[in-house]
Amino acid sequence: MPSARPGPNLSRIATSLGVSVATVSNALSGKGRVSESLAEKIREHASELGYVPSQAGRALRTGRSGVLGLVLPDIANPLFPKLAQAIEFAATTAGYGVLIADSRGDVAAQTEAINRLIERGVEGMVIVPRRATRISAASCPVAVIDTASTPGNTVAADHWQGGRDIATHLAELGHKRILIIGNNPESNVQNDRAGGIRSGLTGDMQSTTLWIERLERDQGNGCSLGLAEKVREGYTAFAALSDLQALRALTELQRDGIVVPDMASVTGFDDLIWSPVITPALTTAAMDMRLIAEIAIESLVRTIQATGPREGVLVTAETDRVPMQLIVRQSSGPAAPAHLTYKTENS
Amino acid sequence: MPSARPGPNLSRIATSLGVSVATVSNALSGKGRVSESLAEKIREHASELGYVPSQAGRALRTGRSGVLGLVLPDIANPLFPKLAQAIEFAATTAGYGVLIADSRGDVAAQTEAINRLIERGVEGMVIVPRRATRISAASCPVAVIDTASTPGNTVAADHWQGGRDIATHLAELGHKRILIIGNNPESNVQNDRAGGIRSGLTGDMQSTTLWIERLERDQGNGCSLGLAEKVREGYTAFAALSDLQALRALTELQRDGIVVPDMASVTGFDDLIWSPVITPALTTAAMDMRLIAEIAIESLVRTIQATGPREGVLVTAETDRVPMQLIVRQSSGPAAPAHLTYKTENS
DNA sequence: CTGAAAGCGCTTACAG
DNA sequence: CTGAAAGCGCTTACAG
Repeated sequence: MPSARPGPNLSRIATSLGVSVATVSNALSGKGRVSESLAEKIREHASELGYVPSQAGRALRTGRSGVLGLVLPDIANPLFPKLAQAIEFAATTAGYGVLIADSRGDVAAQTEAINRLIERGVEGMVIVPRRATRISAASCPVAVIDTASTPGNTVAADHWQGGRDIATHLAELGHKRILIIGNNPESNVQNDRAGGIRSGLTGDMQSTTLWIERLERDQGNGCSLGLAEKVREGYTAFAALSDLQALRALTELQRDGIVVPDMASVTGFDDLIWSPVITPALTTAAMDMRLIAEIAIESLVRTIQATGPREGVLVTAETDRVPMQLIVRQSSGPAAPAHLTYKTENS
Repeated sequence: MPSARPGPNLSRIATSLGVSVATVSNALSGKGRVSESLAEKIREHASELGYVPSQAGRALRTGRSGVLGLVLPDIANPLFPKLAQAIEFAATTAGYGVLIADSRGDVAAQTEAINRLIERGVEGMVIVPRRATRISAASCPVAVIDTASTPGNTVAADHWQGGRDIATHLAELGHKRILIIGNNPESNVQNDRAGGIRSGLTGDMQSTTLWIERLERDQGNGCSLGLAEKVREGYTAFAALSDLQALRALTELQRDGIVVPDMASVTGFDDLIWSPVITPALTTAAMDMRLIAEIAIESLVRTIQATGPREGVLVTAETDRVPMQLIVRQSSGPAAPAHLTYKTENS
């Protein structure tokens, strides 16, 4: 005997009202050709009984689970909270639930995570791939959020343009020598951002790039980045490719007696939760997570409806590149021309 | 006509092998009284066909969805990544999927989030309640992660003991005047931590508590905490109730020329992702998220199995208080007695 | 406008 | 050891 579901079901409502289940179903879904008075009575009775429709029954009948999957490369990623929140909101708005899966570690774990989601019957999924990983289509529609330069990408922030905005901002502050600080030279996102920065430098500016991962391989984890020395060499701006690196740079500079922003500027990317809170607050280029999530989910849902839930397709979106927004919180720099004024956040 | 599910089902496997669906089901689930040779043949054929069992069918029949819910007070919370990762891992290990819900904002939103999960058929859920919110039992088993002093709590880190460890550590470094920095005086977690700190001070130490939320109400967002002045007043240790506040304190001190840890110590809680990365790295008391998640999920699953999925119960655990671990990264302080040595992380 | 009936895919007593 | 059958709760053509 199947375990009883405690709550009332359609049939209970039907018999208790002396009508058929079909009519109850129609009334509740609003699709039906049911007289308004009966429909009203049914709705009332249903809510009185605390009726909650069974997803299982519905899913079995319609073939749609009403659930999407979210696969993260590494859930501990500081960007994750905003992304997950945005995805959850967009999905809920579209009437879907969100099942999470952490593809921590290697590519194998990612594949496993994807399979788990498939087994749970997701109709489609959003994947933020591991660095430089290619998604081999799963057996359901897949939306990929990465960089525009990732093949098969569905939607992404315009990291390149974000980098360009950073460079323009630094140029206006009068900086000449920029140190770009990245973590991983293999990351598509970081490369796009760095490329954008370089492309936005004016003729009299120059940049060098420091990859922390390489440095740490040589000198050990948590080693000094040697930024104070860079200041002595003439660098006045430190453009990190993520706020996490920017924070590391900022605290190291301050520890070594470099006053920010008076002696050097520090910029980041992503507008992580603490970026506005530290002193001085970080100038940063932020993704519009809400919009990105909306586009990803909307395209995903459209594809699901067009192709059916169980076909493996890489989803494409009309807009695949969402502009990044520069948030200026350090509005002066070592060489800021006095006549320039900037829009800052807290004023 | 119900929309066809593309993949093979039990019946397809059965007919193609000339056996009954019951036998296939039994063979695949391993429960059956099926001869090993037949079972092996069936398993082989199933995997050949790429058979993926239908959760919907199973759920409808058994009354269990195989899914748990995770309700977060504010998904953008910096603690969330570690928690979600730990929960996802524990749930996956227990054979469950995890549906997320963000109860951003008010209590009403929290209730709504809970209802959404119920509608999706979760068998139980883990809730991290909003500050000082009481969970009125939903119509399924609920495990609550908060403070031990929260009524109806299932499992929590021992925030009080964490605070005590921080105090002991500061005492050993020779600090006499401690400024405790919190965000919200209404938070159970923060109050437990602060209480622990105070309880761990020795007779010749004294502490004052600064609540940022109150300060900002008076002076505006992003206002200075005035910590440099506190240093001049004789405070040498700043014990923040979360790494986020610790970071704010650290950067403000550094900006104002206070060298950390030579002139003042800064400690935090939670070991957030950037805590080891900044300069100087933060001394902090960390929760064992893995263990907390494990206990929460295990107790939840046990309760589900005991009471059935659709009963509203507040889950209790055998161990409801998990010790916090002190991670010492600033091993010296302004007044550190030379003869003391500390275990530090990077050495 | 309303109802009887079929069937989505699965599991589980029960009979053989 | 294997199979026939019932039924979980729902939706949807179809008939009335």
